[in-house]
Amino acid sequence: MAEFMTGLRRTHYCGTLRAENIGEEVTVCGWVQRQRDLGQLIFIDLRDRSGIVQLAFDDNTDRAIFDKAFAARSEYVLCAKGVVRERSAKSNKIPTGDIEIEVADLRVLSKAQTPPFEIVDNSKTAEELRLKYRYLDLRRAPLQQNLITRSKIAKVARDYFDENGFIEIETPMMIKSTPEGARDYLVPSRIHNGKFYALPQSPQIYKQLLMLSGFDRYIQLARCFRDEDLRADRQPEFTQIDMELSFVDVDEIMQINEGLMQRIFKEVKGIDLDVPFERMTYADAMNTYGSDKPDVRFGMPIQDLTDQVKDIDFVVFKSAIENGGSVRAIVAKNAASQLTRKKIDKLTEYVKGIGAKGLAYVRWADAEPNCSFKKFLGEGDLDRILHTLGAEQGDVVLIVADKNSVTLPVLGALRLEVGRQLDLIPKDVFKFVWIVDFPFFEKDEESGEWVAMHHPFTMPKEDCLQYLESDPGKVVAKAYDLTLNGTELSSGSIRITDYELQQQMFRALKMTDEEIEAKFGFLVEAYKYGAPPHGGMGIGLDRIAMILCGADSLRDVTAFPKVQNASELMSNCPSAVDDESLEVLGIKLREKAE
RNA sequence: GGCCCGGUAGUUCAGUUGGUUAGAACGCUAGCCUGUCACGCUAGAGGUCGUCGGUUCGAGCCCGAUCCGGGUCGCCA
Repeated sequence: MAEFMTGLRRTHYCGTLRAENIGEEVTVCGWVQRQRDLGQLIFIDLRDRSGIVQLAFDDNTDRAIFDKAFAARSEYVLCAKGVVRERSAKSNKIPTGDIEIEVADLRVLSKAQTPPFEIVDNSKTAEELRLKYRYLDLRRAPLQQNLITRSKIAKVARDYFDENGFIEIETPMMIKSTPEGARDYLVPSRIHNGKFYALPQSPQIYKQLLMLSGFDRYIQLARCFRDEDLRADRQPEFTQIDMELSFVDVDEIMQINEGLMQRIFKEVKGIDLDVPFERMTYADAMNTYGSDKPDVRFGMPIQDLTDQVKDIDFVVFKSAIENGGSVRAIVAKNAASQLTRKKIDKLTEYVKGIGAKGLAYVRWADAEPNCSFKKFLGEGDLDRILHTLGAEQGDVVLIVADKNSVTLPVLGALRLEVGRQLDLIPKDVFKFVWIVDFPFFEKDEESGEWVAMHHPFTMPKEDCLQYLESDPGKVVAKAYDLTLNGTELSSGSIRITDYELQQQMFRALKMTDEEIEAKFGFLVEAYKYGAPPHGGMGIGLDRIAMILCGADSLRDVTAFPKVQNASELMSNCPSAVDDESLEVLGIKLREKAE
């Protein structure tokens, strides 16, 4: 039978006790980290979320108390009352190492089975098992610190926006399904058999409507849902620091967000960020880093070699150029000793895995560069190429030739891979970059149709409105992404507030009037009644937390994350429901194929 | 859906060319121990080698399928 707290009240968290507390009578509660039984002397390390304190039991201890300490095992939950005293042998391994508690009263609040893995900070246990027992994994200090950091970020954001006149408003979790991009999670309706709500991919439409209502500065820490495949930095449900502002243009929104980032980094990590953040056009980001979320913590820019190699009789280069593509390269400085032939072969496999046909290289280790396409080169060709690239002896040049939609992203990914292998990416450096001037439309590779790169309410830049229907490729969006160290943190835009322009936009996207009415009728109508110019963005709270915690995965900053197949290993959701539940909802499942 | 990686005591791992009874460390259980703090010492328990099938005299090891987990591409307006 477990004992209770009756008559006791916690006075301190375990990890907060110091030499100053010597002589005080304290009451602490927590879990047994470790029990050390020396015969007539027992020590227990008691752990709560603040840290660990040592409880001491010896021949002065009441016999019944001593026996409880003797029987205590890992993860038992205890409450101990006693006097803080100096340790005769101090430990500098923990902050409470100068003191211990001479226990006068001990309650075993709960016994515990031996846990399936040890609750230690540097757990090496497979994540799969830890996720199955997530509540045990969350006892570990690193994860607790991550969630505490996340909580701080949210608190700072709320403070900041409150001080800047924002109003926090909750938008619905059950909304109309408008499957424009990502797949919606659907929620069946019992009252309306055969009809469904959707969980929001973002509060986009509602926050725009709030602007029409006059809440000119809105924020929400909004849960968002997307039924897409997971990545280390992508969970199906996630939290955005979502905002929308009226009577503003792009610069003011950026400024507000730079201020937010400064505040978060200062208060959570003590880091001073310089503002304004670097701004880079989408075109520059793609051409130089092969990505719309460039990691600019290190160099190794992509360089265009097309002009330099267009006359070389090498079919790989020739066919790429003839098909409208390009030949581009990155230069790994002083990497010849590390990037051996074998490593380069591995990199070749790597780029083939992400869509390239191959990888040409020049490895300039010795006086004479080793070039994989040497036999196709004429007199002086290689010198010219190397000179153009600024390559020197000791460098390795990696070249991809293909259409631009391959060369750029492949070299972008290769740049990151080589950067990792050569350890070029500094830790504890935070490089924010705004990506601006996004193209409004992109050509769908399969259909050849122009599709919106952002949601259809995004405002085009004023000076390219004329091309909307005649030359969509020329239209630039008033959209901006905030990236940090190669991660997309947030995405935002100025919205269309003009009824006619919105209609034009829908037409450019080949939407029929019926479609528009069915999906966005209420929204379109709303804009007839007086809309202030407005825009906003949504910042991935999880991703900021991940970066500030130095975590590699969102799972490390999410209390109960989903795994790659979008299931949760602890509760085993999603799960089948019984026939009666389906019946009530009017849902019939397709027969399972045997 | 494609590609790559992984799965052996509770945990982390080793396991030779396919060959006797599958090992180690930690953890766990019991005993001893008055200053430990990764306590120490002694003894002990603990295994469907992810699962199914195949090859073989013989499979943890080879082959096929499948399940689970991770990374990534597609996807993510």
